[in-house]
Formats: sequence, C-alpha cells, structure tokens
Amino acid sequence: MVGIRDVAEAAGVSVSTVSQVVTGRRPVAAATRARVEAAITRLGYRAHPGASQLRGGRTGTIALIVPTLENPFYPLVAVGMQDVLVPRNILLTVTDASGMDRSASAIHRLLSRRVDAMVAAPFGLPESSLAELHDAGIPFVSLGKAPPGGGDFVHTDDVSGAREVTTHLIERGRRRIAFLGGEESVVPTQQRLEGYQAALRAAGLPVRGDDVVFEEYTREGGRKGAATLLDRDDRPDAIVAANDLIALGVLDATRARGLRVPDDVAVTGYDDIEAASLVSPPLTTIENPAREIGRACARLLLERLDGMVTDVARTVALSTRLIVRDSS
Amino acid sequence: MVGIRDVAEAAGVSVSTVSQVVTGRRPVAAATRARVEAAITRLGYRAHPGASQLRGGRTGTIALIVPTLENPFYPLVAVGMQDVLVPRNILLTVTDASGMDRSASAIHRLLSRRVDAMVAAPFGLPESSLAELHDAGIPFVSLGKAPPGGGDFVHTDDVSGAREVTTHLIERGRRRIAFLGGEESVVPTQQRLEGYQAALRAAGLPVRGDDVVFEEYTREGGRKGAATLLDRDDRPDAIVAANDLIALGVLDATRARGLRVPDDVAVTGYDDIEAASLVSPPLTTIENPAREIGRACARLLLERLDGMVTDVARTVALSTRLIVRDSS
DNA sequence: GGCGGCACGCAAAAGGTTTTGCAGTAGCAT
DNA sequence: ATGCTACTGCAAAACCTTTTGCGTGCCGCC
Repeated sequence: MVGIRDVAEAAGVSVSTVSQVVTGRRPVAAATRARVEAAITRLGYRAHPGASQLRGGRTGTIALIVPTLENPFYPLVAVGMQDVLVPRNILLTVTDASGMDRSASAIHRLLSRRVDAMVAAPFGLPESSLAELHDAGIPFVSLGKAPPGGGDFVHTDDVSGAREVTTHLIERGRRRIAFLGGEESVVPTQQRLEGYQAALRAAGLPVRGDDVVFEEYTREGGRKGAATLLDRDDRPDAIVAANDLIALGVLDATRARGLRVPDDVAVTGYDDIEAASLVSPPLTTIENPAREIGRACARLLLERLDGMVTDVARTVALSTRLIVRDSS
Repeated sequence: MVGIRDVAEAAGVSVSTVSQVVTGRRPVAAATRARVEAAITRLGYRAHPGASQLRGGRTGTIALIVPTLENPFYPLVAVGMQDVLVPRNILLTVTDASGMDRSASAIHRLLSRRVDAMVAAPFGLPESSLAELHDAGIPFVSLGKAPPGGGDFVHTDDVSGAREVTTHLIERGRRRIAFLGGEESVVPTQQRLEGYQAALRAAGLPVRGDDVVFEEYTREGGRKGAATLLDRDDRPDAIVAANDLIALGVLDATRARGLRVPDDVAVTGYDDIEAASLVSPPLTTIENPAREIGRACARLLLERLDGMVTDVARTVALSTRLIVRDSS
C-alpha cells in the first residue's frame, strides 16, 4: 500500500508538497510538480479516500436514491446525471431504496458523510427520513416532491400532464374515464389524480369516487387495478394509468379479457418509457424527460458544491409533452 | 457533528468501550452496552465512515460497474444484488462506465479503496483496466467475461444460447440466417457469433462472412445493421440479433421497409428484457436471468468478505432458456 | 554589492475511529 | 481467607491525509 509518504520520499520532497501537487490548492514550482507527478505515476499512488475525507476533504461522490430500479424511468435519470458528472470526474452512486423502508434512518445512516451531495426521489420514504436527508448538511435535491423545509427541487408538472392526457381522452369522446394510480400516498399519484379530476370537472363530467383505484407502480399493480375496474358491470371506456408500467398491466388485463384497445377501452400511461412505444397497441402517454431531469439535478448540485449559490432554494420545472399513440 | 467522544462522555465510559459496542468485536457487559446504546440513540451518533475506513475498517459498500444503464438488463442485475445485499446492510453503488473509457484507470481511481468489493461487466474496458480491478486487492467478480488472471466469474453460456436460437430458426425452415452483433471486440459478441456459426455448421448450412455485421448494442445499432442486411439484393430470411435492443432496432428497420416479420424475415433477440415481450411482434429470444446473475455475484462477494473462501477461483454458470414468440 | 520581498517548500497539528496490550476487579475454588 | 482466573473497561497508538503558519533561499532592484 503506497502512501503519500512513499511518494514524498521518492520525489525528494516533503509530504505536504505532494499533497499540494495532488490537490492543487497551492501553487507548486513547475519543476517540483513534475518530479512529484512522475513519482506518483511510477508508484501508482492514490490518496486514501478515507483519510482525505477525514481531514476535511470531499468524497468526490454524489448519491442518487431511487424508489426502484425496476422502473426504467430511474436508470435514465441516473444516465442524465452521469452526463453532467462524468466530465467533472465525480462518482455517481445509485441506490435502490426499495426494501429499506422500515428503518426510517437506513438511508441516512448509509449515506451520511459518505457523499458530498445527494438527490433523492423520496416517494415512500417517511417524512422524518426526508427531513433527515434535508438536514444532513450537504447539498440536496429532491425529485418530484417538494422538500418539506424548502430546498432545491426538480420536477415536472404532474397536474397539468394528467390534465392534458385526460382532456385528450375526453376530446376523443370518452365519457366514463377511470384513474388507476400507484401508491396513493405519494405526491405524483396525488397530483396526477388532481389533474385527472380537474380535466373531468372542466368538461362538466362527473367525478366518481369508485372510478379511482390505487395499486402499486408496477405492471402487476396495473393488472390488479384493471381487474377491479374492468370486471364491473359498468366498466369505464377509458383508463388513465398513473404511469407506463401500470398501463402495461392494464393492457395485459384487457388482453386476458378479450377487450379491444382502444375500441372497448382506451388506455393511457405516463412517463413514456421505451416500452410504451413498443407495446401493442402503442401507448398514448405523457413524455417525462428523465434524462433531462437527471441533468438538471446534477447541475443544481454542482452549483452548490462550487459555492455559486448561497441559500436560496431553487425549483426547476421541466415540461412534459402529450404523445398520442394508438391506445387512445 | 457528534463524535464517539461525545457518546463516551454521555454514557460515562471510555471511547474504546463505545467502539466495542458499535462494532461488537469484543464482548461488553450488558448493562454497559445498554447505557452506551441509549446514548448513541439519544445523540444520534454515527461513526464517521472516513475515520472508520482509515483505521482499517470496511467501507460497507460494494460496487457494480456496468457498461451502460440504458440497457435494462443491467439495472436488473443491480436489483438482484440488492436482494442479497440489503439484508446484510451493505450499500450498493452502481456506476455506469460509459463515457469513462478513455483514461484506462478512471474506474480504478474512482473506486480503489472506496469499496470493499466489486463486480464489473468489463466490456469495452481495456485489458489493463480489468487487470487493475483484479489486482485491487479486494474481492472481485467478473461478469460475462473470464478475468485474464483467473478469479471469480459469473456468466451464462452465450455459445449455447446463440446456438439454440439459431437452431430454432433452422428448424423453422430458415436457410439464409444473418447475425447482427454489437461491438465485435467484446466477449459475448464473439461467443454468440460462435454459437450462431456452430448451429449453421451443424445443419450443414454455409457460414457466410457477409452475413455477419457488427454495430453497437443499442436500438440504433440494430437499425443500422438491419439496413445493411436488408437493403441487399439477396437479403437473409432471418436475423439473429446479439441482444434485444439490437433486435428492437431490426424490427424498426423492417417496419420502415414494409417487411413482414416473421413472414419476410424472422428476428430473434437475446436477454429477454421486458420490451422483448411487448414489441410487436413479440420477440423470440434467449432468457438471460439478470436478477439471478446479480444475486450470484453478490453471494460470491459476500462469501469472500466473510472469509469463507480462500483463494480458489469460482465460476458460476447460469442457464439460459429459449423463449419462442411470434417474431420467428 | 546589499537589502527587501516573494515564491516555494517544510514541519507539525488535526481529524475521528479502531485496535490492543494492560490493569483492575469480582467471583470462584481451594 | 487467599490466590487465581475470567471478565471488563481503559489509555494510547495507529491509520493517512490536508492544512497552515513559518522559515529559507533566491531574485531583483536600488
């Protein structure tokens, strides 16, 4: 294990000079620097990150916490962050928070002081846990849910997106439109529901409580919810699914029942993951710019790390877009 | 910032006793332990990870390095690792290696000493970089490519998988079967090509060099490669794509040209990502158990970390399965 | 040729934990 | 009652880096 001491010796300088060369926080004479750098290369020296961090340095790592990696939306957010982070030589660490819900502080314990900054999509996380993230004393960006105490925040307008897709269905002549959400408690569900209801009201259509069902944000959730909605006597003529995964499950259910989409029932999704355009029939959905969202998060964080921002909380709102395909 | 010192003071014990309670490496009297634990909870103490690591501890982190997060195969591997790691309270850090190819040691520099163990799908990584990973002195599992110097290794049999799917096409009466690979240099490409050729030979069919095309492992690569293959005078009656993403691109190309699948040309994929079953027509493909692969990797690593294994290199081979759908 | 100032490199402290040899004590057996 | 053992907690060293105030040597200018 080659330490800074070895490099110093090899280069014939002091330990502190080596450190200065490495960190660049103080100027070093060109000749000396060259000698030190040569020694570093020759010995293959790398600073021990633990020690660096201990003495007050950065970890050079940014964390992304997502509710699940099974929804392809989130890997894409990670890719977007990479776009910004890789040129800056910062390591991105992606953590799937599914399965670590119980202990409210699991995430904090795992990440505190282990990263320089953090972005989290805090759905399903208890409020206390979110507060902890916010108070961890490092730059933090919340994804899709306004942080309780205020703070940086990247999102798309779920209300307007859901309103847009619902309105589209109404314009296509649908009158009995159901909403199939994921977990009821999470913010995007509530906002998409709100947009759906707003569209109904604006069109003068009744807002019926039994036309709203909540399951999970998975394909399986979609199958289950669709079963509830479709096996009734007066089934809806359209289903607004709260995301594409759910919509895929709805399509499974229609297929299993021999229902034609969109003739018997129209289906719409949300996010525009790749599968949305592939499934048959292709899904009408709302494009949610995952990669761009990732980029925005990373940029926000970087600006804080660079000290360009003081303490004003910033919100980045990215726009969504209705994509009409055959399912409606 | 509450340190171990504060806890010791609050509990009326020495710093080392607190450490012993936390790490559990030495027995502590029950009464004392209770007092210390109470203080820890009350103060919200957490060990500074840098300091712990410095003094010889573990980082409690395992890294997964993937070629890209855009291929949904890899997030699933991560999920599989999580299955095993979460109960053990180990943090998984997923890194997308795309874009950090240039500097051969980027990955090493980023991860060295920052994690306790590592699994990497080292496609596209220079050989030197792979050797570095292997020599980093931490448990290391290679994914899909045998590590040059020997070492733990998880894979599926690409040769047999490709042979199986190609044979399936032959049995369906296809005679002019093309192979559309991703990057030529990476091992899975070579092996899948080998399986394809083996199947042709076994059936007494000619192995024609111009029926083999290499592009990238992306949907766009599939479109390009299919263009090459389909715009010829004597186009093939089947295309074996080296993964599902490529196959999706091939389907795009057939659609653009008004070709019917499988009537005019059959198409097969590899991996069985979710999109494979969704696209129209659904893809015949080889199921590649990503999640199970992730689990196997994590288990291998854990066994080494627990010191259950000395130095014998182990190989885990998981089986694949032909999934016949409408595209063939 | 002498003096002032500047650039450069150094020494030492600090940062928070884990480890380990050691000492004190209580309990048990003789 | 005494000696020994086992258990428990402590003090101090070790881990490796970064930071910062200082001293030294060199250069330029008068």
